[in-house]
Amino acid sequence: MNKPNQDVAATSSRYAKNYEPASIEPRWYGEWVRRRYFHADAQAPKAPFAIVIPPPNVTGVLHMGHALGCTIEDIFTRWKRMAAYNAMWLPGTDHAGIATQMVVERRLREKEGKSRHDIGREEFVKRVWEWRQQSGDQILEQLKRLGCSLDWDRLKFTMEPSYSEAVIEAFVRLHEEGLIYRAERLINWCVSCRTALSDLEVDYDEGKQGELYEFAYPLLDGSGEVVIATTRPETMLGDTAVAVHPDDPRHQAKIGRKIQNPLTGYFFNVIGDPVLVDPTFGTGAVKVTPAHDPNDFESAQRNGLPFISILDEAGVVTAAGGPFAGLDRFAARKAVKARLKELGLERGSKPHVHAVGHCQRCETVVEPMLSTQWFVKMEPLARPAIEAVEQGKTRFVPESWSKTYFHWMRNIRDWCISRQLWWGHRIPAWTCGACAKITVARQTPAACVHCGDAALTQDSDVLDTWFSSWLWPFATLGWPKETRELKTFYPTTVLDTGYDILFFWVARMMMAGLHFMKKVPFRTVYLHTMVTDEKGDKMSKVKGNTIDPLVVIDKYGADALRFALAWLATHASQGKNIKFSMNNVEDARRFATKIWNASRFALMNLEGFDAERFADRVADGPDRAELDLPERWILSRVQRAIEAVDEALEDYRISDAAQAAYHFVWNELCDWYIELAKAALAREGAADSELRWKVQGALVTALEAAMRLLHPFMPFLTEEIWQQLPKSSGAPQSIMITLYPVKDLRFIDDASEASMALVQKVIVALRTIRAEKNIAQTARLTAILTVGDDYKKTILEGYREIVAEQGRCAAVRVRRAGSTTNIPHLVG
RNA sequence: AGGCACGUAGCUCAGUGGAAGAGCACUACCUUGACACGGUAGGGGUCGGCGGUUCAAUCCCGCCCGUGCCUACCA
Repeated sequence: MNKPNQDVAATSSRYAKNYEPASIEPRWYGEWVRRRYFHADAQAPKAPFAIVIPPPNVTGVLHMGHALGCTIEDIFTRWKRMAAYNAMWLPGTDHAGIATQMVVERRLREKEGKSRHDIGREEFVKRVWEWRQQSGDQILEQLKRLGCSLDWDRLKFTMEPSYSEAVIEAFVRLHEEGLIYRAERLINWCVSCRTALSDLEVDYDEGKQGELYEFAYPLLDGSGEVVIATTRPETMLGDTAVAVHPDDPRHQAKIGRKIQNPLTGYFFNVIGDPVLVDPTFGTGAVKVTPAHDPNDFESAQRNGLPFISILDEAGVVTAAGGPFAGLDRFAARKAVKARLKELGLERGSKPHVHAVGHCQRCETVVEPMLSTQWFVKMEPLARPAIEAVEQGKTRFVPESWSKTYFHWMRNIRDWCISRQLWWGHRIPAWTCGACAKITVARQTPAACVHCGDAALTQDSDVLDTWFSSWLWPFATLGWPKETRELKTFYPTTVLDTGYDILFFWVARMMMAGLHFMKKVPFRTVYLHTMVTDEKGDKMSKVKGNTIDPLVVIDKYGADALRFALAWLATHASQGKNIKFSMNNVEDARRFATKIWNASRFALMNLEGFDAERFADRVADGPDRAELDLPERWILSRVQRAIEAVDEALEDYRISDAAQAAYHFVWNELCDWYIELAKAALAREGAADSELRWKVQGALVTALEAAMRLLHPFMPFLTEEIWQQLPKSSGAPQSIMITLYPVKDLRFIDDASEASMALVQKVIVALRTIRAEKNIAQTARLTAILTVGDDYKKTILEGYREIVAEQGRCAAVRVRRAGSTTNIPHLVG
């Protein structure tokens, strides 16, 4: 017997009735880290298994979504590590451009009453780094509390120098390949964040009841008017045409007529545009505002219309708005309406449901604006990423998400990647003071590549955060260098993340991975659900319905939280969430307590047990060891449990795996085997008999296997118990580095399972009779079993003692009858 | 508007072309030396509705009703 970890195991709590996680968890986590069990060596001659963490915001705090994802990722990682894979789970954090900048700006305003402009860019960026230093990475400490077996030696941050190098490299290469371009386009502009946003960063709140106003534009020749409809009257200041359908008999004749904008005095024409205009909608005439509407922008390109930008970056009307210049966009809306009414051009309004775009970060209404920005040309990148999924090189779990992926990828639009922020990767582009042309370079260039002038100014914009995130699976492994890490761990095995960032992150990683690495970034994408409160409402601080994982861990233990989440982690059907309730955690804690007490029972009954001797006896299987029915049965059931858990994990059915382990431990090991063991150990003469050590051996064997089986789900509890179980010499120092249970065919015993099933059925029948007839528990009656065949008779006679013990009967008699059913009787 | 899902026990959810499952809740009994964060036994579902395919449908197909989510430039 080796006695490792005596100093570590909590001997004081050994006989405590309830499991006390608070004293046990930090101790084991420290030990695991100290012994470097989480570290995967890229040179190890084992099959690789790699997961990269979805990097949380560096200044973020752990929420239930992280807890779910990281529990899932840790389950996979610990499972595969025990299954002898070179399992590597890479940790890291994201600089989270807008989100972090906003947090620091708010602090600056609150603490010093200053804006970022007051202190300037350099100082502001310094402040962000200071903030990251101070409050950053606390989420990583929180992940440790959860028990995450992350390879801390590989910690990455998306703004660290080596990662920035990868970001610059990716930008420059795509630019060289013509896949990044700079152009004046209609983009989404947040007037509060004062930056451009990608299409994905705009949220549309569906079904807002608004108003559709109708106004008349008089035709200049006095021949009448054309009535248009709009939800944004202020944009009339920027109209450069009115479009009608060329086949619309109501408006056909007006095409080519001139209009003078009654608000600004500008002149424009009525044009025919069959693409823009749906003659069945509204009045059949559409005002065209090329600088503030995506459709109108395209119409203007088709028809050669001018663009008038009427809003500045703050959302205030520009000089182009004539008399309305200087008004905020919403004030301008009112003023324009009032002016049109004054002019007698109002033609009514009707209620209208339409979706308004809001900034994902600050919820401000987003304005479509004309702006010069950097874009990634997506279609050429999307094509291989579509094919890879079609060909099964990467698969989605659940599979139905691939449809969503295809739909988005096949309709993909170019990605606006420049942001007018200060916190992020500076765009590696310099404008020449002499020729005004742009030089893109990996390092600050000495001179303009076009004219050789040295007066270069770097682009002041930074890149969208996701432009660094999409490189995560390979930039974290050393790209663009050809590292051993990349060779070993790329493509990664599984990516686990919430379905809410399928487009933001997963799809883009597919594109970047295939483009830069020529291989998919991961073989499987496991998409988990969103965690909501028990009513199904999204958890939010504003609503006050959040559940803090750390509070849960403090009160119930990390294992209880993890097991609760694993239990709930069924496949993510679209639009379905995990309704998380504290009841789930309480249930999981009850399970932990149950395991703890089952272990106590075992440990209290191991006197005289010799693990070495038992191991020798069963080394050749149960027959040689001459085990009895209950022992054969439980050791066979262990194999079934192992099989069920393993199959479920292979299929990413985490909930099924957790439930299979739960069912085995509670309903078979505890409810039946421990009860059978109690009776066996209590039998006369059991003290020194063979029976005693066989029971002890089966109990320890089943329990030990259950601990290994459950370790990925409940790492702390299982380690604590495992350490205390008797083991043969040469056993590893920690459950973490044992082998995950593998089904042992020699112990699968169909005959014993069938016999035991019959015995169980009879016992339950006897108990039912007792309960239904209100017979006292203490009454010791004679059970008379009438069975239909000799086979059953033989079995039941053979295990009469067990039936009597478990059925609380004084005696059991078995009779043969013509009938095919078992008819138990109790006779007083 | 289009797309994707879902509708199974009081609640939350698994599941399968061949005699309906889990956890919780509920009822009765039990403080027995592992555990009352426990034990034993039990009640409870025409598997949303209507048709169709099949020897057989909760499962496959069609329609309908209800719910949720995603995408979209509807002035």
